Amino acid sequence: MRTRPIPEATVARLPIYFRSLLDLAESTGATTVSSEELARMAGVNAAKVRKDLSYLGSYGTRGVGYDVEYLLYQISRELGLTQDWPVALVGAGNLGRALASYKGFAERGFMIAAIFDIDESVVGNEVGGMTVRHLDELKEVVVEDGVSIGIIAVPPLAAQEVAERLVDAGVKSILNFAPAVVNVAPNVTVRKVDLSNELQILSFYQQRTQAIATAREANRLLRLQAPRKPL
Amino acid sequence: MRTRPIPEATVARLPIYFRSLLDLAESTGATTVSSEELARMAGVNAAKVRKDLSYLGSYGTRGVGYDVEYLLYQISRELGLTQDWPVALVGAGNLGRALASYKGFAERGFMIAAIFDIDESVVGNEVGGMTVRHLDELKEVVVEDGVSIGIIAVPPLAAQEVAERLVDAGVKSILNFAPAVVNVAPNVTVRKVDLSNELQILSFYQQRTQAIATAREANRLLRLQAPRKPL
DNA sequence: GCAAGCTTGTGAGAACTTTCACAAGCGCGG
DNA sequence: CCGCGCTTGTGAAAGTTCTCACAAGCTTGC
Repeated sequence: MRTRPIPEATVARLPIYFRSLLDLAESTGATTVSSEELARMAGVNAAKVRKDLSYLGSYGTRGVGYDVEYLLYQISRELGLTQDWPVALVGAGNLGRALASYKGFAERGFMIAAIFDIDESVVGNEVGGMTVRHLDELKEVVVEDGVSIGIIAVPPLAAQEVAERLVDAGVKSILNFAPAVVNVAPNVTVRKVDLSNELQILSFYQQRTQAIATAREANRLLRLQAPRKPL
Repeated sequence: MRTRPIPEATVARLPIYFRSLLDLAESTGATTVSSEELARMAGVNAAKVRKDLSYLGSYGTRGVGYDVEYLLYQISRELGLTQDWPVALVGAGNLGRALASYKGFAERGFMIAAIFDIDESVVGNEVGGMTVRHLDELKEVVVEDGVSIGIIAVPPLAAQEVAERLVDAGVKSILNFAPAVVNVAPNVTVRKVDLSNELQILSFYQQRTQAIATAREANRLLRLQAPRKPL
């Protein structure tokens, strides 16, 4: 049994290490990697890499580094990537269709079991090699295919209802792309990806530096106009 | 001048409060809102809302709450949403096309100035009412339209080069959808959205609860087989 | 088999974030 | 104009995350 639980911040970085290690194995064929190098690839610092990996166990060798294959295996086991996860995708609009065709999911073992919509004019269409099904068939599919992860890609007003239907069908984890907060029972995990929020955060920092530049410029002009009195 | 800088964690929540307030104003027409109510809408707790808003200034009224309109204005000002931000979108694949058609960006003042690709068979196509331009025209557009935000929606191997070209063109903030770490000068802000990482994080927590359930089940079976000795 | 050179694993401290709890202050009713 | 009820704003405590720095320990070369 594990002594300490793995901190959330660490969990969020494991997929990054995982991809970095895959890249490394593929491109250089290196069999070991130091925390220093892994840190560079993952865009973090070496101490963080070591601390993070130490939560998984003592998988490194002092003086040498980490065995790439072994570490890959351990991380994939930790992340549950040793099995395939069928996923129910709800919403066949722009975003839903893009997600349905997104290769990155299948590469990590996340198979879209089915794509659902409620709009009769969309149901029956082909999307990413699948036929869009009506949302009413959700429970059926979830039970039959053992789906435990759902993706919400519907307009914000429909998000809460879709979330409830997913939970009711038996889904335990939800990835929500709709720009709306969804409330579910505490035993269901929800993660949110909000595209426009991200841009707003960027514009916050962008505007701040612009504001500073503007203030500096204003100061400069003021100084030119009315130079400070000498003492 | 501001005494304390606004913490990152708070900045990340401001867009959520902003949307919650918009929803509130639109649906109920309420003119004031308490931290309690805003917290419920945003999916956080009231103390956090108050602390967060206190970084912007003292905009509430004790015994009453916050004026919805005024707070909306203050947050939008803080986030830089009082101006429009032209955005350069690089990559006209599945994801790029979906992003180009995404209404949520324009709603918050993020206008796609142009969409770029390097694939000659894609350049010239119509996407979301725009013609895909060649990446070589990037700098021209960035300078002419005063673009300061770029979105990367290209395959992982191309991400670093695109980032460099964006920075070279004069972009100061980047939203990276490619599943790859990009390194840029420290005066450029990068935020990452990694769709498959999010699913991996979900599967971590999912698998953990499954593992616990399995262990519990195993224990149950063991107990049945070999019951504990009575004292 | 020992010393030199690396690199891990981890305590300890710093920094950041969240939560608590309550004084301060506003508005309403009498 | 006073007292009561409500809600903010915020110090202080608790919890989490990051960083530092170094002992522990492995490998290689001689």
